[in-house]
Amino acid sequence: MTTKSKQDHAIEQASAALSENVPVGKGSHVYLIDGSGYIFRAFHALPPLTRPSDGLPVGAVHGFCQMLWKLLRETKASEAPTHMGVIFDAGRETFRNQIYPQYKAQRPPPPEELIPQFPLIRDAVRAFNVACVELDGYEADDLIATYSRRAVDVGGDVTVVSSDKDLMQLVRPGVTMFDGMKSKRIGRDEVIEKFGVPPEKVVDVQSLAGDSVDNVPGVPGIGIKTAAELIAAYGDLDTLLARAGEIKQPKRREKLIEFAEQARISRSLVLLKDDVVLETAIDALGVRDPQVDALLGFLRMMEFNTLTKRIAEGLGAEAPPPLAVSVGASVRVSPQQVNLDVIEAGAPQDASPAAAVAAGAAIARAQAIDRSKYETVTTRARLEEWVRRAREAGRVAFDTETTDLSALDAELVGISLAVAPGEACYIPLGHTGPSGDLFGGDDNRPQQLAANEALALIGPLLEDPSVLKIGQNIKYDALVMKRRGIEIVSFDDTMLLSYALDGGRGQHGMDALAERHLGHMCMTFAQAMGHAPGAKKSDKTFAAMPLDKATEYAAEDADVTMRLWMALKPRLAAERMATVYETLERPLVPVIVGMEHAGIKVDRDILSRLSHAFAQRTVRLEEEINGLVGHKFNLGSPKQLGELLFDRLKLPGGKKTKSGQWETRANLLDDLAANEEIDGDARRLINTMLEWRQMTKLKSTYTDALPAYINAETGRIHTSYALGATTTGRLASSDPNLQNIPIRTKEGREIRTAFIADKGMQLISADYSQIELRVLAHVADIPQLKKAFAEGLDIHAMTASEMFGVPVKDMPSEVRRRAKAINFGIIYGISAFGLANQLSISREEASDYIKTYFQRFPGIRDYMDATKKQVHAHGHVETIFGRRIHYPEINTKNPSMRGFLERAAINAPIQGSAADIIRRAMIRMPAALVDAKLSSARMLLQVHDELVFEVADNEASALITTARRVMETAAEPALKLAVPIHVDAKAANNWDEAH
DNA sequence: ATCGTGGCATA
DNA sequence: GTATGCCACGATG
Repeated sequence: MTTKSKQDHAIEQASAALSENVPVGKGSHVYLIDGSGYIFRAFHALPPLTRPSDGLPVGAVHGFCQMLWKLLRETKASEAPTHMGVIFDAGRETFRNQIYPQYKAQRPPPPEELIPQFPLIRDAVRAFNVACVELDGYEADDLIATYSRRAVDVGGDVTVVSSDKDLMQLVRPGVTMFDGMKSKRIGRDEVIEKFGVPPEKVVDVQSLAGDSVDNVPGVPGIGIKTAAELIAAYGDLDTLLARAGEIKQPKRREKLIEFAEQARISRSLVLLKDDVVLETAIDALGVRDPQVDALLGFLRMMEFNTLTKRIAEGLGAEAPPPLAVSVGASVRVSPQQVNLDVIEAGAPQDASPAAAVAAGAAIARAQAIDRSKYETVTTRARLEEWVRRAREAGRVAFDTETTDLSALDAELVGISLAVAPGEACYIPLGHTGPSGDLFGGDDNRPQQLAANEALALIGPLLEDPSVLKIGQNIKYDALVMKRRGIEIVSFDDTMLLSYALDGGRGQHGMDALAERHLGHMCMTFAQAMGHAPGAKKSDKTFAAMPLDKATEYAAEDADVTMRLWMALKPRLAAERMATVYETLERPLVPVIVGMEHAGIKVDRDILSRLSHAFAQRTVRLEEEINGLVGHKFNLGSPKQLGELLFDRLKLPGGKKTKSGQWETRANLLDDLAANEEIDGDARRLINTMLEWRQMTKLKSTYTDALPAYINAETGRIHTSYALGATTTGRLASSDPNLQNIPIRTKEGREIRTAFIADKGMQLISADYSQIELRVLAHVADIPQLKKAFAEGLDIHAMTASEMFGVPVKDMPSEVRRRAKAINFGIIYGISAFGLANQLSISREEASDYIKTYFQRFPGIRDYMDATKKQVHAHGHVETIFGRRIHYPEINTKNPSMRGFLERAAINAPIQGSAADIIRRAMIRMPAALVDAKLSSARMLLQVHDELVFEVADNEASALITTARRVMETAAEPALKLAVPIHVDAKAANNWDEAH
C-alpha cells in the first residue's frame, strides 16, 4: 500500500504532459504571472479560507486558482494568452544583496498560515498544466523583465499579471500589466497616475523615493510626489543629480548632493535585469490544455466545490464530484458547504482552524445514529450506486467484517461503507445463515452478492488514490484486503488520528471514541449476535449473524468511523499534530501490514524438543521440592508458597502485597536465599523453587504456546502489532507477543534458535545501541554524556567513574553494575525506593547515590525539574518530534499517584523519542531496500530498539549496510542529535546467533 | 466463562 | 523507578 496523496497523484499526471514549444512572435500574447507577489497579496487581501476537512489554510491557493482559470478561459479573444508562465522567487539571496546587503534584509518571515500554501500554489500551477519558472539568484521580477523584453523584441504582446509597482517600469508599447485580483488593466495612464511620470521614468522616481518595505534607501526626505516633480523638471536621474546645485529649496538641495551616490545604488536595486540567462526558453511557455483529471482532482482535494464545478463545466467534463456533506437521507446543504460557497462568493467569514473544528464536530453529531436507516446491499446495481456515491464524495468510511480477530486467519464475511453521517450500507458476502452449518446450510444461506463480483467493484475504489478511505484501525482491513490482492491507497485512520491528538487521554478503540466524541454507545458484538454473553461463542462467528442484525452492526461501524473522522481530522491542523500524524503514524501502517504479512519462520521441532527438556527438568525439580517440604502443594500458587515460607517455616524478611498475600517475587526470593540466617534446606527449597518457576514459565509461555501460532499455510508466525496501544509511541506485539522472547538466561535464549531464516536466507538483527541514553544526552544536554558517546566510550563505566572516582580501567564489575542501574533509573524517573529495590541496598544508600549523581550531572536534575514543571502546567509532555503525551491526572492530590505520573512523564519523552526514531527508520526502510536493489529483503520484526530482517544469503552484507544507514540517520533531516547514533547488526541462521 | 492478582519475559 | 503482554491461580458470576 502506498500513502501517496491525491495531490501527488494528480500532479504526477499533470507533469506527465508533454511540454509544448511554440515560437513567440507577432500575434503571440505572453502572460507572465508574478506568482510570489500574488501569494502575498492574495493572503492579505482575500478573506481567510481553510479546507473544511482538516483546517489547512488554502485562501491564497483558492484565489490563485480562480485567477488562473479566469486568465486561461475567460479573457477576451483579443487578449487570450498564447503563452503563459508563473514566475516565482527562488531563495532569499540575489545579486542585489551583493550590491546592497541590507536589501530586503528586514523582511519578517511569512505568516504561519501562508507557509503551507507556497508548495500548494506550485502544485496548482502544475495541475493547470502551466509552466512554472524560478531561477536561483534572481527575483521573479527579473525573470519577468527578461521574458517581457524577449517577447517584445520579436513582436509579441505581453501582459504582466501583477499589481506590484516595482514591475510598472516594464510597461511600454506591447507590454501592459493586469491586476489579477481586481481584474484591471494597468497601462501607461495608470502608471502615470501612480507615479506622476510615464513608465520609462519610474525607475528614476523610485531611485529617489526609495522603498521602506524592500529597504531601498533612496534620498531621505524625498517621496514619490517630490521625486516625480524633480524628474519631470530635470528629465532623468543623472541630469538631476548633476544639476542638483540648481535646486532652490536648501534642504532638498543638500540632501540630493549628500545622497547622490545612495540614489545611484537605489537605481541599481530598482532597475530590473532584463538579460537573465534563462533556463526555460520563452517558447516553452506555450499554453497547453489542462489535464482534466489532474486538475479536477487537485481542486477537489482542495475542497473548492464551486470552483471545481465551474471549471469542470468550462472544460466540458463530467459534472464535478462535490464534497458536499449532506446530513441525513434527504439532500440538505451541510454547514461545510455553506461555509465554502459563501466564501467562494466573496463574502468574508471566519474560516479559522478553530471554526473548522467546531464545524466538523457539529456535523458529526448533527443527527443521532439511526440503525434502521442502513441499507443491506445485495444487488450489483445498488453496489454500483454506493461506489458512485463514494467517488462523488471523494471519501468513504469502510470496514470489513470477518470470521476472526486475527487478520491473517480471517475470512471476509462482508463490507460496510459510509459516504456521509447516517448514510451507510452493509454488503454481505460470506454469510452462512443462522444455522452456520457448513455442510447442509446452503438452504439457509441468505441471498447475497458473490464476493468476487463485489470485490471487482469495490477493489478499484479502494485502490483509487483520489478517493480517501477512512478506517478505524485500518491496518486490519488492509491485511484482509491484501490477502485478496487489493491494496488500499489513500487512507486515514481514526484510531491513529485519536492517538496522535489524544495520546494518554483514554483509549482509541471505536467504542471509546464513539462515546467520547459522539456521545454514542456502539452496538456490541454480543448484542448483534443476539446471545447472552457467556453462551458458547466459538461456533458463532459473524458469518452466522442474520443480515438485518449484521447490517445494523456493520453499517453503524462505518457510519461512526465517518463521523469520528469529521470530528477528529480538523483538529490535526488546529492542534498542530498534522506532522506527527502524517510522518509518524499514517505511513507506518503499510509498513506494519508488510511485516505482519511476512511473519517469521519458526522451527516446530526445536520448540517441541525444548518443551520436552523443560518438562523433564520440571518433574525432577518438583520431586525435589516435594521431598524437601514433605507434602504436596501447588507450586504454581504464589499464595501457597508464601504461606509455606513465611507462615509455616517462619523465614525472615517476609513482605506482604497490597492484598495481604506474602510476596514471593524472584528478586525477593533471591535475597532470601542469600540471607545467612536461614538453614540449608530452606535455601535449597527456595533456589529449586526459583528454577522450577523459570522452567514452567519458559514452557508455558513460549515452547508450548508458540507452535499454536504457526500458520498452516505459511509455516510462519505472524504476530500482530498494535499501533495505538501504548502511551509513549512504542508498538506493542501480541498473539503472540514476539517482543518478549527470552534472551537473558541460557535456557531461555535457546528458544530464539527456533526462530530461523527460510532456506537460502539469513536472519539479520540490527539494534540501536543505548538509544534511550543517547536521547537523554541530547534532550537534557549533558556534556559528559555527549562527550562519552562522541568518543564511543563505555557509558556505564564512564558514569561509575564520574560518580565514584574509580578509573575505568580495571573497574570492578559490581561498581559498573550499580552505575548501570542508576542510568536506567534516570530514564525511568528514578526514586530512592526503586533504586534500593533494584540494587538490594538501603533507601538511605540509594538516596546518597542519587544525590551524588545529580551533583555530577546537574543537567539531569534540571531536565527532570523542567519536565515536571511542563507536565503540571500543560498536562502533557512532548517527544523530540512533537508527539504529545497527555497526563490529565497529573495534578491529582494523591501523592503516590502523582509521583508515579511524574516519573512516567519524565520517562515518556525519552522512551517516546526513541520510539519515534525507530518508526522513522521503519517508514523509510522499504524504499531504501528497493533503492539498494535488495529485492529479497523483508523486514520481519520490531523489538523497540531492534529490527529483524530476512534476506537471501548473497544480499546479507548489503542489507546490513543499508539497514544500518537508514537506522542511524533516521532522525534526520528533521533533527540532528547532539550525539552519534550507533547500530549493531549481524547475520545468522537463527535469531539467537544473529543477536 | 470472566476477572483481578501475582509473577515474569522483553526493551 | 518506565513501557508492554501472557501465564497460572483462585475467586466470582
